[in-house]
Amino acid sequence: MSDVTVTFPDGSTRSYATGTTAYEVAKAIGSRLGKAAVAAKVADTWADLDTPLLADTELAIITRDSDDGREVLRHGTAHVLAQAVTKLFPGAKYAIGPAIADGFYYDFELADGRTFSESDLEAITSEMVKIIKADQRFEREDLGFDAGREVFVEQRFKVEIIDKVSGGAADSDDAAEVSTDGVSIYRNRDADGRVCFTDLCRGPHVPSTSKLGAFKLLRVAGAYWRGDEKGPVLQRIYGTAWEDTKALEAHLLRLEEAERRDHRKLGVDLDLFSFPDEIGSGLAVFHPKGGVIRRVMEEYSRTRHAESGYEFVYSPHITKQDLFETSGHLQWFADGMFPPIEIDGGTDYYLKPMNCPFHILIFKSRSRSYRELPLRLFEFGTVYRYEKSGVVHGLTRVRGMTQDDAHIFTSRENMAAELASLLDFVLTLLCDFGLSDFYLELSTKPPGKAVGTDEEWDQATEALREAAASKNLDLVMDEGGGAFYGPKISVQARDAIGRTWQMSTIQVDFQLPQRFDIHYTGADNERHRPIMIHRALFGSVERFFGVLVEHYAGAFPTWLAPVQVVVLPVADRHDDYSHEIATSLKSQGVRIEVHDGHAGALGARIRRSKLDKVPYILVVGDADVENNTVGVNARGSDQPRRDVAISDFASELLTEIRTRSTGTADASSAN
RNA sequence: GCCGGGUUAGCUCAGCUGGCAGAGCAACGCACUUGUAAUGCGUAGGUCGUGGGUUCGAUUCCCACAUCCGGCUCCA
Repeated sequence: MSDVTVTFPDGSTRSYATGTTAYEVAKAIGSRLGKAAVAAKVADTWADLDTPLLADTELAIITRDSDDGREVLRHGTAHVLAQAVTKLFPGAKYAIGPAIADGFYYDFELADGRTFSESDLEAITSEMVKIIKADQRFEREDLGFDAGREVFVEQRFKVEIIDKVSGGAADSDDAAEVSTDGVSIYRNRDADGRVCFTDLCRGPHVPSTSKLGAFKLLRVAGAYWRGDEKGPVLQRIYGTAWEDTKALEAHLLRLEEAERRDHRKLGVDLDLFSFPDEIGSGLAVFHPKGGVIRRVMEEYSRTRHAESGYEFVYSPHITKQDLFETSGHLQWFADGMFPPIEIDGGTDYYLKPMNCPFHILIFKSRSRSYRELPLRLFEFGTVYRYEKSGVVHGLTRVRGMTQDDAHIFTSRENMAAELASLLDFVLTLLCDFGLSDFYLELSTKPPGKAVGTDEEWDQATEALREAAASKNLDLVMDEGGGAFYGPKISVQARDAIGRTWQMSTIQVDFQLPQRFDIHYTGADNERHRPIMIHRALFGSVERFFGVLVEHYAGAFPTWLAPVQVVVLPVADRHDDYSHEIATSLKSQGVRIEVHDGHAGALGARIRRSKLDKVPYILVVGDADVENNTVGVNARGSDQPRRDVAISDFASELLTEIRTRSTGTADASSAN
């Protein structure tokens, strides 16, 4: 018998008898590797462990604790879910069941229009556990398209997928299910050799269900078939699966942590903002404590913009219809706008969904010289967008929001330089708020929903790409995700627990300058068309606020905290001294409160301020009055400091505020 | 907008199959004057999201609407 030479990822090679399977190779290398193996990559292609090696090849064993391995486990668990559902809900049709970040889902259509409820998950879970214990083998078979249709004659979604792929219309979604030269299916066979479940699947799969197990079903949801709003609504079950129960538990703990940081919950607990039903969905009011944070955010932003050459403008919230006809909003963005307000049966007025047309009119109010460019017009502009009822979400998706919006009018020649310095500005501003881990997303022309020629779009897209490339950050493409008037770069920021949020957007626009026919006089005494750059750095103040709440888990750095210091007199006789401290620090701009004995026992007052996440609690008693000292109980430290000279505390505090230190921002100190 | 699940005091939640509503915390009052995460006692607070319907009787069952939550779609 001849041998095959196998090359491993580390470059080493070994010889095996022809026909040896990937699994046998893994076992031969070590019993631990054999146990951890869930699939293989043969010549860089995913493969099952029982794949025989018939020629010299590269081979990588995929282990259960790798990203690839977890994907295999999740996909396998999705199959088990589908088997359980088809058993418990006779007549159920199964559609697609991919692995996703941290988990998997599977979409079903139940007989007679039945739907899942959360209470079904328990029974489904028990059934899944049975299947896993039954140690069913996953068996692959490759079939022609027609044979595949025959296997799934009862499963209309599978047939639809096969039809679509066999017709050559494979898109990325389908690629997850089938290959292009036929289809592969996986059968689950129990110990008696009985076929329990068959699914259309590209694979690879674990050899048997007993390799699965650390999973949890999380929730049920409706989802459109193929994501098509007009298509049938399927019943989706989400779950998560991991290499072992320890990893599963850790993941569930992370979910709890995310829940604990939910800005909607913290907004109530910390008395920051609310969404009164009486006002309407997606319309927030900021309470005094939230108002402090927002004011400090806005003031700092204004300062930075002033330093960076922006000029401040103001514009109204409503405008006549014609303005949005000219801008193209009524043609391209009407779905996102509130219905018109009719005045005297004549002119319609609209709430503005964007600030750009107003800033253009300011540019247009008189003739402009090239010497004025780049002209940077900034406004905290409040806009209103009609968001569909199901999509409003806390402060991150609202119907009324304030953008830190600016429009930069610049020459074509200067555009690249302006974009580069703008990106710098964005990133440093976000860093000042404690976000420092970014990647960029480049959104291109939305097909069928855009104005302007392909050439103009290409030019604008290229300019953005160059600016992004110069920043040395990861750049992700978002094809077709641009606004109707131009492509955009979005800055995505990762927060303290690794979630990403869309923050700033920068958009290049050749269109609106044309539509409004704006121009400037160049050094050559000719008229030139300026380029517009739209940009919002917070995105919206509301969303940014919400993201900061979650990033800091409500424990804002001192410069942003609504109450920076609370002074607690031990007894009534320390009240005067407490107020002296407060008055003195207040005069230096510190947000400080005294909570005296009427607020309860000392322990209770400390607890109250801790729950409010106040950065510094000062406890003062006889010794402090005597020596001009304070006891400092800092947020996040478990040991209070005693006998700190008040002057020392004050200078440390003022420095921390002045430098906008985010030193107390780490996740563990958030309690 | 679509699918599913909710809506009981400021907050967190009890309230079995219909029979005129409860707790803890918070608020307020009194007492307590306290050295680093909950002092005690008392008081007040709800037309059970809104409007219809069924019923002798609805917080409870049905319908519509509002609103929230989890997703889908869409987005700053």
